[in-house]
Amino acid sequence: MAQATKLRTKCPECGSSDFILDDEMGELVCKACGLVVGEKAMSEGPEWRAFTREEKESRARVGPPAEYSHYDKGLYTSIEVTRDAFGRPLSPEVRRQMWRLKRWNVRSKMHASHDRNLMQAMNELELLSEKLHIPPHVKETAALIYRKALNEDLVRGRSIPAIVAASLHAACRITKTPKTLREIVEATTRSEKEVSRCYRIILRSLKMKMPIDSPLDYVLKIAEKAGVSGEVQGLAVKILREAKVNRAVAGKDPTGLAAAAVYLASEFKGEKITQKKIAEAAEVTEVTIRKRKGELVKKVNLAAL
DNA sequence: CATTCGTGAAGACGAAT
DNA sequence: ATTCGATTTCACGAATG
Repeated sequence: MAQATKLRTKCPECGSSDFILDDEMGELVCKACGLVVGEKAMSEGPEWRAFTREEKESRARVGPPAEYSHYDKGLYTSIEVTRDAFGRPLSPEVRRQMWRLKRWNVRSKMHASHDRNLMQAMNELELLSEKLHIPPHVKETAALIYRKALNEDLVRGRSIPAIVAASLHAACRITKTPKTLREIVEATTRSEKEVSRCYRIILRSLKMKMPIDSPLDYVLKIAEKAGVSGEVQGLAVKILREAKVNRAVAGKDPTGLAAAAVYLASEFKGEKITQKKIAEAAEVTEVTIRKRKGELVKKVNLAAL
C-alpha cells in the first residue's frame, strides 16, 4: 500500500508527479514521459493479465501489484549471478557488481529503444500538429494513443510517422475534430493506404470505440472554406438533421453528405456556389456531391425548412 | 465557355463465406 | 484467403445557360 502511494506521487522514470488516469484501460500514465506505470509494473509479474482484469472489475484502487517493490526478484531467478562461468561461487563484492551491471543492461536495453522511439514520434507529432493547426488537447490525445500503441508493440516493423499519423487521426475522430485522413496524410510522406492500415490496427488492438462522425461536424469547415453565408450554413445543418431522421445518411461518406447539404442550401438560398468549389472545400468529387444531392432532395422536404 | 448531370470502369473497404 | 456488395473516384460525353 505504501508502494501505491509512492507511485502515485512520483514517476519512477522521470520523477514527475503528473499522472493521467485512463480508467477505460485501467492504466496510470505519467503525463511527462508517457510511462504507463500501471501496466509497466504489472507486466513484470507472471499473471498481470488476470490482475488487470480483476482491477477493472472491482474498479477499486489502481496501483501496481505487490511484486513491483521487488522487481529485481525476476532477475535473480533468470540471471545467474551467484556463480561464475565454472560454477564457482562468487564473492559478495563481485556479485553485487554483476547484479548492478546486469540490471542496468537489461533496463537500458528495454528503455533505450522505447525512449528513442517515443522521442522521434513526439517530434513528428509536434511537426504534424503545427502544420495542421491541431488544437493542443487533440495533440495530447494523439500522444496518449501513440504511447499505448507503442506499449502494445504495434510500431515494430511499421513506420513511426505512419503510426503517428494514424494516432492523430484517431484522436481527431475521438474528439470530433473535423480533419480528414487525407488532410493528415498530405502533411506526411506516407501513403494514405499505409496510414489507414495503421489506423485500423490501432483501433483493433487497442479496442477503441470511435464515435461515428457526423456530417454536421464538417459543415462549418466546408462552409467556411467555400465562403458561404451563415444563413446557408444554418440551412445545411437543418437539411442534415432532417436527413438523419429520414435515414438517408447510412453508410455514406460524411464529408460528401455535408458538401451536398451545403451545395443544396446555397442553391436554395439563391447564392449558388459551384459544385467545383464545394468539392474542393470538402475534398470530395463533384460526382459524389451530385449523388448525395439527389438523395437529399428526394428524402427531405426543403420547403418545410 | 462554364457549369451541371449521368455513366461505366476501377479501386478500396467491410462483411460474409 | 477469396468473394461480394456498396461506395467513391476518375474520365468521359452530353445537355444547359
